Amino acid sequence: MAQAIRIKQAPVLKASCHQCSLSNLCLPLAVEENDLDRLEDIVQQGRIFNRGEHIFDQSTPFRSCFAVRSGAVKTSIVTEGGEEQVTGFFMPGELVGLDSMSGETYACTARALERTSVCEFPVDKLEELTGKLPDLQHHMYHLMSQEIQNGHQLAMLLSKSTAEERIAALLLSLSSRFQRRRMSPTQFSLPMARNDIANFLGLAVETVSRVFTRFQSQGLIRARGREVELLDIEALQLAARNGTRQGH
Amino acid sequence: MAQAIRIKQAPVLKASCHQCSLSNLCLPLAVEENDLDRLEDIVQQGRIFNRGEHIFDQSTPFRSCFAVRSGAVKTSIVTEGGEEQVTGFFMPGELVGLDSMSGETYACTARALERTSVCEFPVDKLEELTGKLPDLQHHMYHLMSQEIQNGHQLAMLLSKSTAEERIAALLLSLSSRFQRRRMSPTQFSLPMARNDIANFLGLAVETVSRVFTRFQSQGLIRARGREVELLDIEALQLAARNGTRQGH
DNA sequence: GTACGGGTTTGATATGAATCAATCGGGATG
DNA sequence: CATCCCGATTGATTCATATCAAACCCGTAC
Repeated sequence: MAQAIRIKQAPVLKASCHQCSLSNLCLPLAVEENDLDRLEDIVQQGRIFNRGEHIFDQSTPFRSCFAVRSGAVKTSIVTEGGEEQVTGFFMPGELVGLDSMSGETYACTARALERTSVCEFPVDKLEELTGKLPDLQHHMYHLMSQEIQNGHQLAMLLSKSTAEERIAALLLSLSSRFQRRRMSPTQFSLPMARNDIANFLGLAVETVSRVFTRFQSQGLIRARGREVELLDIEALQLAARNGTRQGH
Repeated sequence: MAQAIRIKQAPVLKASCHQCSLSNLCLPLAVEENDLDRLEDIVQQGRIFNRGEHIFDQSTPFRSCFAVRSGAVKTSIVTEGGEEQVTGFFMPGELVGLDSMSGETYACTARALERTSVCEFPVDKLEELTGKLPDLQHHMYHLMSQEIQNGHQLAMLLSKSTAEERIAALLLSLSSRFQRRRMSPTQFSLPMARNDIANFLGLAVETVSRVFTRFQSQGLIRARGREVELLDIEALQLAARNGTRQGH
């Protein structure tokens, strides 16, 4: 089924980085108009995944990075012990799989959180191309470095902050990512379940729920299920910084 | 003073990736014997930093990555709030500064934890060179990807684990990194203070101290100050996995 | 319509680690 | 040798959040 769709759509969407509305966020951002064709030559566009479907699986052979076109993706790792840790959420324009470029197999599993379309970049071809296009290479370094910083940011959040701070920070992060796409930064629907948020932020689901209602009663947000409205961004930013625990 | 040493030693150590004992861990790892000269052309070797000295500072112009030759380095970020978060420890053969390749300025501050010697790789030249040497480019991707994974690993540790697990995991990580350098994996001296460990792992200093003594009384380690001996690696590995909190 | 089930919320309790406070140890300094 | 100082340790108390348990909501199926 998904197979059928993919086959039908692939040729249609083939060469369209030129028209893609995300070209100013995604890999094309770094590429000259002239060289864009070369990027289009290696990319497979328009693969669709339904909610819950795996885009790739941890420990299977690493072949490609994926750019999110629409929808949302979550990545997670399972330990030897069988516990799962959500390592990230990826929104349109963002590149998934950079953490796997150091091994023969994917370092994590990527799942579609909702109906999601992605563009696939086979790494061998991508590496070849970045060797020829210095700007693209630079952009890859940029993206990977950014990802490292995201990790540090997350570590910081996890090691220093209270539940309220963590959730405030997540909401603000999502907000700014929606804004980059010219969507409302104050009103959006969360692509992930409370469970995913809890796991990602190192909290219990119950705690996430409680903080949401607390924020709501304080007038910071309005939330019904996954639908969220940020009512007082200032206060949220304050909440995201107000480290009560720790901090010598 | 350090300045004087640097100037004197630079010419002496100039072209010696060939002889460097860390060449199988560091950037030269990816480079053909023939091309090693080109790497040596761009590297500035032999810069020495005393304990506590800054190798680079957060928010200053980003120019170079640094490979640790001897000693140890800690990187940390300071938030707007002024709190510090230790983001990593770097041992000989490891590359510092990869998280800064996405901006014009260093994303963190790097300090020498003890008397430390580093090799400096100016990024502009490094990028130029990786454009010409596909293997080196691949290795850079590899290293950065590794760094992303380290981040995920840390996030996992911070979000899921108890104090004992975190410390066991850190000890084991250090152990294996010493082993890579053909040093004893069971007996070494910690390059960092308890304070740094606590900050890095998101714990209070007192907790770190308590866990050390608890491990000692359980016969897992022997520790006096920074001198540590791992007595029961098996048990430590178990302790690093035994997530008691969380984990559905 | 009613029944089911997953995700979410709310409540009561237990606990690991932070915090506060004091002591200890050991290297540097006079 | 005595003093100082800073990092490390130990103890007592507090607190945020995990955990356990139950109710709730809403879409889907029957």
